[in-house]
Amino acid sequence: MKRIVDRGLFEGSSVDIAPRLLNKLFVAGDCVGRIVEVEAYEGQGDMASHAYRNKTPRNEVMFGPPGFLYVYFTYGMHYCMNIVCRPEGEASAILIRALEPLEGIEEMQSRRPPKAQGIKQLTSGPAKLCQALDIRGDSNGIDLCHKNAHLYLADDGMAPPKDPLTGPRIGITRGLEHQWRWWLKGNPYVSK
DNA sequence: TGCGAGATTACG
DNA sequence: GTAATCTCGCAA
Repeated sequence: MKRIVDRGLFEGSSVDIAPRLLNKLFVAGDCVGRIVEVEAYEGQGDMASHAYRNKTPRNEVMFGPPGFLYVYFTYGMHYCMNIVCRPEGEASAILIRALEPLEGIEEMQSRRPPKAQGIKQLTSGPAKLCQALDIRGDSNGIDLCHKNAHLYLADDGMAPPKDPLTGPRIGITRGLEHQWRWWLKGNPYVSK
């Protein structure tokens, strides 16, 4: 049985919340994946964050209320998705880097390239999982804590891991001093 | 007003 | 190793 996640979970810092998102479920229509890898991004003070400098059309959802989806377009080609944390006016978000596919696997495969149909190639990266779940710019700013929404976060009772692995975030050149990436030990679906 | 870098991926 | 080619910050 799945319960939608309460908005209260996201009212604090992404750094505190990110490891607790592991093992939660991300639901996109008929597709469901378990969160197995996340990264935390703060606002002012985090040089790697999109919200480090100014509010822009791209990052404005990060400054909004918690529990909403922040989707950005990058490298002229890919979408990545985050969950907004902290109260309105404070920027903070958690990047979903990898999911373990649970339901709707054929639908995910239909959106991935013909040569990337393997179960481990569907959602083992932040842009891969957005493509598999058909998350694009029109999903930016959606409320993930709203009942009956097409996109939402759910809890099926599996607790967060007691011993998640942690390390520096991937693909950045600044902010590498922070160990703000967390993943499930030994899980075959993490991005690496 | 233009250019380089970027929370990436697939393919040669 | 490189192309795909959007957004933003900063230099000119």
